[in-house]
Amino acid sequence: MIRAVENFKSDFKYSFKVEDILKKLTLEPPKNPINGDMSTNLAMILSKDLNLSPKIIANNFMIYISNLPDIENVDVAGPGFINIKFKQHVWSDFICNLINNTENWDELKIGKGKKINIEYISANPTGPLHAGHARGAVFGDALASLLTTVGYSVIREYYINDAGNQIEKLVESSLLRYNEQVTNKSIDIPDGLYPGEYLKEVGKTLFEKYGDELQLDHKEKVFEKVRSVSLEVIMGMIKNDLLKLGIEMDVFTSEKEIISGHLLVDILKILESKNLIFSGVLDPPKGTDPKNWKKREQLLFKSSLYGDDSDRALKKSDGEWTYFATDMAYHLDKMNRTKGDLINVLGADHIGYIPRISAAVNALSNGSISIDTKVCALVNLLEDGKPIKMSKRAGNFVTLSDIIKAVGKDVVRFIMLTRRNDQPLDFDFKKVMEKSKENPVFYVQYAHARCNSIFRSSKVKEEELILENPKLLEDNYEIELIKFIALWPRTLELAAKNHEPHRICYYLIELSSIFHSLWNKGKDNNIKFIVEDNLELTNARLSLVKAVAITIRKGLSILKIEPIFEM
RNA sequence: GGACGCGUAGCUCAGCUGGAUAGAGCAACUGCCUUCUAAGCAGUAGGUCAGAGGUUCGAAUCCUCUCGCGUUCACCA
Repeated sequence: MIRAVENFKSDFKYSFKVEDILKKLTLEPPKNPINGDMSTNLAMILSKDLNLSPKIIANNFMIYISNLPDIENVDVAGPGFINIKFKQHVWSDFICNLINNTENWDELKIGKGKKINIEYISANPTGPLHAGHARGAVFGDALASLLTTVGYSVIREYYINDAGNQIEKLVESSLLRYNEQVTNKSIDIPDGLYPGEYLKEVGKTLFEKYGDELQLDHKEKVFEKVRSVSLEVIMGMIKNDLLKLGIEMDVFTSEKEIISGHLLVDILKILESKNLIFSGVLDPPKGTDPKNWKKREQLLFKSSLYGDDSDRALKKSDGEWTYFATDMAYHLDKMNRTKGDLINVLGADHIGYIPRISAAVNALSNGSISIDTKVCALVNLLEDGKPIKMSKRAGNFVTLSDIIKAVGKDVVRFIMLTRRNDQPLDFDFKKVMEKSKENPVFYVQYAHARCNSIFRSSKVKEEELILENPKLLEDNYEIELIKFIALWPRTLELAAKNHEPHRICYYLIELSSIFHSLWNKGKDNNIKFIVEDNLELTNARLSLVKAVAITIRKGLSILKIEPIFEM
């Protein structure tokens, strides 16, 4: 294509800059297949430079493409699109290539082995994972898997907020549960502490480990012991739940260790050297009542220089570090370890936090590290259209473990990705288990099971199939399916570049739809996959079925979902 | 009040970073099972892409403003 443009330029002695044009040039399959297999906007973008109408340019340029091999014809349409139609064999050869390279026909090397760190879940270690964590967990994990597939070296990271006020409350709550074990009397958990039943497990473990030797009246002495047992037990629950979802993190980083290390001193030095730190008083945010505003002199970071609305406090008035300060230190730590870009997956309730952390990463890395923060919107849990009531105060919220038990890991993973991450999502326990077209997991799995069913009937083993005569794939419906399969690498690429794993789901649903449609052509148009008296044709069509099955499995494997072979 | 996100068919949502006549699925009508799984498929109907400007060959997509909805806004984590 580039060569064609250059020849075109020199033959007509045009004076445009090829590099400039290439920036705006597109060469892609048009939305509507009626307009050919590939389409380019060349004539339209040249029209201004050459002061000629796009149609004239397009007509002059056509010949430079139509002489290329594998081109059936070229025409000019609409405002000046140059539409290219490939010869039929391009598509059947494509299937041939796919069948011969089932493992790496779609291999993309976008990542080039570069490191990238994805922090996700990072749920507080004060209780088991619940429904709200599920989406971020699945999203982050699918994104990690997707980026691994396209050649990045991905680090899956979980940040444990094991410091601060909430841990004190956790220790207190655990001690009460421990007391229950010692005295064998049940205790009411006061407001403000963690009432959940799961802490009984912690109490039990403490009792098994220490007997009754923990002296409750010397809280400071037992604090560390209770803390470490509580965290161990709860993080054990969390890791176990994640495992049920098919998730294994590479790195767990402790907030407490960040605080006790030298990183906070490091960031102070860095910020000082850049003159980004000062002692001052924040203005009240606009719209708040100034009467309620307490002026406080604090150590501040000039995050407003990096696009944040306000500067941010690094130290509390009592001299302790703020959460933001330790988080900044944590991000420095991540950058040091990763030596690559960062992705954070957060819940929608932390949206306001994004600008300051981006500012921090920007300032600390001199803009050399990019951070992309993906926000996961709410999940509405429904039962047949009606919201499920949850009361976090009473401690009886729907846990992740409950959900997996009810519908299975694969359904959870798929459904969580059937909506863009920043859009709210309905998760209806009844609908996601339905065996019908309305349920996208089922729909895709059914398509795959059908592929397998065809192979069962044909008595040919899928893995042993070799395509003998690709030219027999010539029906329009077949070509349509092949073209869609050919879009798979592009889908992967876009999903990876935009950090949008949901695109994989949508692709699989559409692929399934096209396949189901072709299947039914067996009735109307007599395009059956298995043709009794024609082994060669059967072989060609089975190859197409194999290509569908391979692509569905590839997509599912990125989402870490098991394909179903028989339903 | 500020920041961010959203507003696309009656409903739930896609829309390939600016392309051609804006797409699916539900719901509504009409068809298709002696057939490789009808757990499915085909067809009809349904739209001022919230509104108004701007950028250019070309806008649902980019910019500005207005309206509506949501989230969020100090030393919590």
